[in-house]
Amino acid sequence: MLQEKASTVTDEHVSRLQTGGETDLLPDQSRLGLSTAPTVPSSTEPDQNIENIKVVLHERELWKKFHEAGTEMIITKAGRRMFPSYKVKMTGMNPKTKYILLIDVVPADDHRYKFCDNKWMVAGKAEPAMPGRLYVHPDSPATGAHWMRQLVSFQKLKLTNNHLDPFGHIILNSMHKYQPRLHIVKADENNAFGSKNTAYCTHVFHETAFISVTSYQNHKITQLKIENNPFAKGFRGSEEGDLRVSRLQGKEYPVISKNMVRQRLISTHSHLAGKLGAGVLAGHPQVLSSYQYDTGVPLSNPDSQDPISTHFPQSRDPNLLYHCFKHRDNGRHLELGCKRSYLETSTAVSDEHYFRSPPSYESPLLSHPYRTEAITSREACMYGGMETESGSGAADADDLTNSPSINCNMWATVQPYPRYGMEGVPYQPFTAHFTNSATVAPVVPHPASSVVSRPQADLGVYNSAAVQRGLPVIPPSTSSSSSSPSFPGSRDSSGHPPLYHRKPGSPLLPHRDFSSYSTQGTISIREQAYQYQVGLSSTGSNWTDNKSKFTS
DNA sequence: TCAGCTGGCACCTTTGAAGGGT
DNA sequence: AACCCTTCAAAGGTGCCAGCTG
Repeated sequence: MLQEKASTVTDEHVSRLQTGGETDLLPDQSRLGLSTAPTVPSSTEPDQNIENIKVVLHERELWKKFHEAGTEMIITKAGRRMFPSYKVKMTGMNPKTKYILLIDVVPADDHRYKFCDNKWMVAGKAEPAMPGRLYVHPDSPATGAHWMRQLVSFQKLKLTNNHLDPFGHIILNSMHKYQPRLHIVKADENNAFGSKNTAYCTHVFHETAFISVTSYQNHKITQLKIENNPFAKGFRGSEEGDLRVSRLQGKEYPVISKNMVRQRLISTHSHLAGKLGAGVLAGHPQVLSSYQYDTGVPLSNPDSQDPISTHFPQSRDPNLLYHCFKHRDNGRHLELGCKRSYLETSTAVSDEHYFRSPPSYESPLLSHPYRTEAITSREACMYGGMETESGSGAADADDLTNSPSINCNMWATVQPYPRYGMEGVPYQPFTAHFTNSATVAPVVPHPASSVVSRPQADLGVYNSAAVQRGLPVIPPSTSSSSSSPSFPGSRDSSGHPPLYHRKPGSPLLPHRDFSSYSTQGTISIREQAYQYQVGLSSTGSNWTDNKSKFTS
């Protein structure tokens, strides 16, 4: 069956599926106490497969322009929108099937960067990852017809560097490189996301990678933003812009900003050299071949010291990488990988809302429970994570059966560390993703994530019941040590900001453990503009504790 | 000393309410 | 009463800059 499905995708992807697959998966299955699941007959697929969904990045050419210059995204305490905004055109969906669209932003590597000599250079090791968050499109869940009707826009997604951000914006570290990812989750027949037969796939457009900054470093990026962003119209016109500055300062002559001077001087002396020496600029596909974030492959270029060219790793396919997974009852699921390229664009927009995903560095697929607490904002409500055993925190019956709510399992934020080091440490394939259909276990789009035997585990991290009602949920004592704050700024039970809490000695190993959490809960989306917080990082002991739950 | 961050600023677009006309 | 269109103000999104911080 896998092969049949794989036939619809590129050979390369098929190859990857096989490469990363079963042999690597088995150990985790064994460790987690998972038995090999029977193959799921393809005949059980009633409708279009989720892996057949095509996603086209809107304004791809614009994205490429930025990418080639080395995209930078401003992050502020209050949150800053991305520009270009993330918009996609969906096709190939089942018009009647409901889907959930989410975006997360994951570290592209474990480096910190600095802008030097008109190019980005590695400046050291990355700071601890921020608590992962997911931004769920507010229309979710919606039918395929709805998503395909018009352009799906995530323009209201905001980035922040505020570790305690209460608005649910995606938290990032400044001067770090990130990769946005789009996740498409299929709600099952009961609108229960992740409850049964849940499938999802992840799409990664390499040209959307960016480096987060608190102020623009590259003058080229500044100009691109000004030229293309309507809100920056006031700064348009290179010369006029300077004139405007002079007017603002009550001067009759143009005032050239320090930054401009610096940039122009640098450009004059270094730009050409930078391009030639770096093998052209960042957006060039030939630069990297290992950008496979979605599949767990390191995003970073082994030779990360290479300036700009290495800052935006390229996938072998310069267009798109994505993988698909099919979840089945009893932990059976199909796992499909695909890789396609798209070039189309379209127009239209909509709203969205946020999700909170697990800390990327420690619990990619953290199903780790969190206490919930609704926080209102203009367009989104963020819920703190909660921890409950599945089934606990019963939700309103009507909500569960009649509303478009979904039992959303938390999405794991890919953890780039520590597998992709500057040293080019071999990446451990996202094994679970590439197992064949006969033994698939739910897997999260996380490099190190492993299998989960339970249907919801793959995506799971939320307890839908509690979230649906927006009620705080007190995590069971057994895992309370990894309690999740009601909001980003809250602290765990030990009084430490979860964000930075890292399991000593095993920064990224938790990936596997993380998967074990995924079975603990689901999250439900009932209304638009809800933001969910998936838990903050858990303590190392929690990982152990939780893992043990599923290994027995 | 300096790179990075913050808050305030002016300018601009977007959004939605209010009002008037058909 | 129900639309449709225009106007207007408020809200919010920009990059820039001076000052602050570690």
